Amino acid sequence: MEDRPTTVYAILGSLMSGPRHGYEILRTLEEGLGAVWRFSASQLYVLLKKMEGEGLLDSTFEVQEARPSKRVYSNTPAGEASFLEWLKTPTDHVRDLRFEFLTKLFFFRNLGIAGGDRLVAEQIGILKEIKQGLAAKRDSEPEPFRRLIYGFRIATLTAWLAWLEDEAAIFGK
Amino acid sequence: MEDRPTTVYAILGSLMSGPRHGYEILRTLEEGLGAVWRFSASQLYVLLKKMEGEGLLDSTFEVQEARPSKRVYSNTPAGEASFLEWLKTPTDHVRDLRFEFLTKLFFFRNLGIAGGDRLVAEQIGILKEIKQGLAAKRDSEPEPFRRLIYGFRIATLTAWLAWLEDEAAIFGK
DNA sequence: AGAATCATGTAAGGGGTTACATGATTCG
DNA sequence: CGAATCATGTAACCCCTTACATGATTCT
Repeated sequence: MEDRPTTVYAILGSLMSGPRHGYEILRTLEEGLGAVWRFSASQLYVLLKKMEGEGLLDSTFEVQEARPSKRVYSNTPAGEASFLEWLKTPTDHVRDLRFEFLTKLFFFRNLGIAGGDRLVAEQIGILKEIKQGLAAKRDSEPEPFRRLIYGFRIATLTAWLAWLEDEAAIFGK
Repeated sequence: MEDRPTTVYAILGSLMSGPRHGYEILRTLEEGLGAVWRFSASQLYVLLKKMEGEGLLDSTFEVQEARPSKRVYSNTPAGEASFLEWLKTPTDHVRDLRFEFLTKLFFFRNLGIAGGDRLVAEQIGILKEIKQGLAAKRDSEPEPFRRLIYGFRIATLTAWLAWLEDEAAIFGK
């Protein structure tokens, strides 16, 4: 799977329910995911062009009288496949978990796609493995500062695991 | 206070104990902070030049026979002041906490500077405030996905607060 | 009349990564 | 002898943010 920025998948996800023009995509994403991140309008238009160049999107240009023209985008089959593959894959980079994982959960529910509970379960498995690895490293680490860092990471992972097993598991169903 | 990237302060911090050339700075930082982040050598040299241009660093060029020449850097008074101000200020952007706060703690201990415990206490105060704000927002949020996001953030902050009050408080003394 | 919303873009710059380039010394 | 270490840089991208630019419509 190609590793594109999460914004790209968010755009693909917003087009899974039908064609939209840039401003509409922005509205949709801000309404649904505004609490997770901010989208810049200018960056969005840049990305849309780039994604079309990469074959993820198609576009048609609609000229309107008395209103500015709109460029309407839709997913290509490649774009759709790319989105669905991304959607069902848990995140293995811990730093991206917040953005990526919450965005995936959002689309599972928003698009009515089955398998959200499986994603949650797999994500739990991955985090547990990482946590165990860190715990082992901390136990054999004599240097206090490095122990402190491991402690920080382990504390973070513990909290996220509890959140996943508790709140996210319910949401993912 | 100017808001420079954390790498800049890490470099200033590594020069607080005396002049060093680029490669030495890299070694020092990787040894002490390698568990927190990675430094790219090429980026370091770019940064050093930029920082000198901004008046944070001075440099002298040492020509050596039979070895490559070295450019030896040291903090200017402005650089030192900038570092010390950064060091004693808690982080108010939650996403940067891991990098920034752990780096600050490292330098408190590494340079034998007093006030680490105060920084920990102030950081605890800030996170508690943020957490209370989020808890209030979640309580008045009807939308399940937004509640889930707030839950995630609150869980993260709770874990970090416990870590601060427990492990970091001891380390900061 | 002015502010907010609809609608789309360009340009500049910041900060980071990866790849590439060079060349000496020291260690196994 | 070859690999690791010492030592410094350039160039090309990537993604993001901010600022700037334009212009119509609708709401207050």
